[in-house]
Amino acid sequence: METRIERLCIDRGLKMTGQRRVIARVLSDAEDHPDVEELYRRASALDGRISIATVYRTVRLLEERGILARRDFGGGRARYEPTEHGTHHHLIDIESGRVIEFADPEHERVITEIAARLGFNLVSHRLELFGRRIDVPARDTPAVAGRKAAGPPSDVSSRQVDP
Amino acid sequence: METRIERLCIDRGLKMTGQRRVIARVLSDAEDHPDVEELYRRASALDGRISIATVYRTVRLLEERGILARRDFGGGRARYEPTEHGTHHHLIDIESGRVIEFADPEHERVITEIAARLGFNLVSHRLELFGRRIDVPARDTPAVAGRKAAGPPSDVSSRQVDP
DNA sequence: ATAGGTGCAAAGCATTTGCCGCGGT
DNA sequence: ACCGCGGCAAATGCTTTGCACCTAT
Repeated sequence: METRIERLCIDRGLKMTGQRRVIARVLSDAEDHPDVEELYRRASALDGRISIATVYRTVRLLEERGILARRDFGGGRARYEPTEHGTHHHLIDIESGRVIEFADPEHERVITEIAARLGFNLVSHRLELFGRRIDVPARDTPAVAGRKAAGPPSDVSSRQVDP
Repeated sequence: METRIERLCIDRGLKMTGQRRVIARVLSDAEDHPDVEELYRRASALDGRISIATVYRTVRLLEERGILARRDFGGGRARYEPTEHGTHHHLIDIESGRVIEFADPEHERVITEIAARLGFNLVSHRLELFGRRIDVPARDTPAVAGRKAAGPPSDVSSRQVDP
């Protein structure tokens, strides 16, 4: 079946080779922010005749075509994510390394204003928060996926990721 | 004369060698965010018998000691600045590569709230704005940031910098 | 057919490190 | 004197590339 990323590649007239199809699938399925090494691992599991050089060339190409966004969360390797889900930023749990995505309109407004005051049109920006989970008293239920931070309902939308 | 950075080094009990004194001076004088190569260039101009390995070792040491902060504005090389002037962020002029510093209390408030809503205590954060000067009609366009490191990311106080 | 993609290994870069003589304290 | 420091070059770790072959279009 044709993946979302593959569709985008075809739309942009990219030659669809076997390797690219596999990488497109891996990217379409990814719920996290894998680095090249990890993409290579996942792609290899599906096909085996893909070289890491191709993964590098492909993510680079897709980034240039606006299909992928490169991120740098520290640690020396670039990480990638599809550019579909609207503007959002990342909060990194400094204890587990987990990455949580969020978007916040007020923040967008504030930085746009800051740029304007300084005499600039905001072209892009980068925001990363590093935090520590507020201690939730341990309970008999292990912290599995899907815990929702308690707190007032807000306009902060978030998506959980990264194992 | 004893520079500000040298003072900090002495206070923390670091052995003050000739090379470190020179590097401390260069850092104390810097109004911008030089990378290691640039620090090496400036230091060499003052002394000549400093190796780039020493510059690397020194900035690393000073960063561990909290005297310097490492920044990544894209372009693949780390840049450094003394950690004295309070919390601030950077706006990078995507056409000239110039870096403008600013601080904004409202922004601080917003991100603190975001973290809280997600159930985290904010430990640190990173914010970089990439913008284009308003008004100034585009002429030649010397692009700056190369590969590596994903491009983006009142009482706005700002400080100018970087040639 | 042919422009472009792929693998492999080598090259590139920024940064780190081993070894060993040298210099602060 | 002692231990850390600095120089040099080799080593790293991630990423890019040259070359020769292969394949979508």
